[in-house]
Amino acid sequence: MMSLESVPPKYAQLVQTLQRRIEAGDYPPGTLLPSENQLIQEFSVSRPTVVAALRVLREQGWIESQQGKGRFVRGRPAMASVEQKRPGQAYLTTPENDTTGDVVEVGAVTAPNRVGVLLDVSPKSKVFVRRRLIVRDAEPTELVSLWLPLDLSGGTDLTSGEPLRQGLREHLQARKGVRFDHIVEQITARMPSADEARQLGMPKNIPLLAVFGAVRDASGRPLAVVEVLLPANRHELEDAYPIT
Amino acid sequence: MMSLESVPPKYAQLVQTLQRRIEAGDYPPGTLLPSENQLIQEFSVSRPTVVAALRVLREQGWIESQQGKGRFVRGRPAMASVEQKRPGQAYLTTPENDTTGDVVEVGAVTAPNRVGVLLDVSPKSKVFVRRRLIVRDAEPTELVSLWLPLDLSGGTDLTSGEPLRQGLREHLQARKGVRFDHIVEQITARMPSADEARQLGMPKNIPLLAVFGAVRDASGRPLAVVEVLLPANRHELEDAYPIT
DNA sequence: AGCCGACAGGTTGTTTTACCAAGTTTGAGA
DNA sequence: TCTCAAACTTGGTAAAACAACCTGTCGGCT
Repeated sequence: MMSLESVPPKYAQLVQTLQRRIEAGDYPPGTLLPSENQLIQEFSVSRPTVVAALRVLREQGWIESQQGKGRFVRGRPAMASVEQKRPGQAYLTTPENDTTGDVVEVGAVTAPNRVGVLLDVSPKSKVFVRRRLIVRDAEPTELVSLWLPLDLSGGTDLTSGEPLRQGLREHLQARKGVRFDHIVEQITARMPSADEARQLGMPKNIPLLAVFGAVRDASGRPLAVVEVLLPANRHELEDAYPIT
Repeated sequence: MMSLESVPPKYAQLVQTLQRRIEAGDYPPGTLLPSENQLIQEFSVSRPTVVAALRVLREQGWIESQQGKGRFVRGRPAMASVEQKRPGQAYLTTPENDTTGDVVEVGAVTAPNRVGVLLDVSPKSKVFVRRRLIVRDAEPTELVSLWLPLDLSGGTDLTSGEPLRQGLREHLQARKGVRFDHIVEQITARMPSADEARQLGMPKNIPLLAVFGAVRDASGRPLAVVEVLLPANRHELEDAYPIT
């Protein structure tokens, strides 16, 4: 008889144990990790299990291995401590209830130049747009626009001015059977229009960070475009990536 | 006797073969990949070898696996086709010979506020700065600044106004024994100063994209800061990332 | 004495064989 | 029609062997 609650596989347990020891200082950075044979003896597991655990640690950046010498401790990967604040991504998964804001525009318009290119539709054709003004701490902070091809906006709850209870990702995935895969992001800066400056409550003489996120499926077909407008005096974008 | 040129391991060869078949349309997206046993028979390898190859393909996004059903073809990951144009990264590896540009400032100055924070030095302390104006197609396009703590700038060739023959990364790694690991990037927008507008040959009424890249080692210790200033009318940043 | 090569013993990398567990589908039989 | 067992799939563990690589030591040679 097996226990009903699922236990994590052995190699995953080993990963956790070694991570804890590195963080606790038992294996200081720069030193050699115990060899495979030593780990096999200490934990009473087979070599493939040890190797699987060490492979995970290497791919996550905790250690680096050198054939013939051993595995060197690098320490907790600093990458992991930098939270990924990709703008635009949050608006695809978070239900609109979680952020306060008003829908300021909903309907079909002729696609702006850049949006048309990102959605891969013919120039001057109509697309669906849904624009929201995000409010934080009782102050307007971001202007978020969602563009969709017309064939993806039909039959959804997006055409109403009500906030969505579901995340946008689940909504489209359930209604239309499309699967979001990745985002191609373009970042530019420009001066705000008079309308934008008024809506965002910002001076007209400071620039705007404009983030365009083209949402695609695994084959690269564009599904949607998210535009996020951030007043540059109150927001900046942060990201982290390894050096290749 | 063995051949002297090293052959790639079997599982890597299998990865390449399957990638080519997916791209050629032999395994169309959405369909099931041949099962492990079928691949074992066709290629006359053992199961762990097949599993190792399929694991690589899954981690790279070519396929996705589902226990009990099989492995589904997703197609060439569109992520890979988007070239990663991380600003700042190029200036760390490319020799300065490859880009035309003049060194416009070299020396020790009091650290600007943001740079001091990123380098983790006490406020108002001195840091080394090396500023270059990049020229493309006979026009100034980018203003790149490199900040270093004083203890890292001593004994290097950076203090001269001559362009470096080596990449900055190799230069510091050889001279100082530090290892670049990752970059934490901040992106903001602001109006150019009169000096910057003049040097970049841009109008004073369009904004500037400012990218700050804090270079760190594996433990998170800051090693350098790269600032890239881009006129927003001529440049934008592009990036791609998967949806989690 | 000093230098250099061979060799032994350690390490990780790759491949094979074998078995069991867990999830899904299918079809035979009640 | 419904149930359930069999036959598929992928996921995980164990044991063994060989190859490639590094680092010492122990020679012999200059």
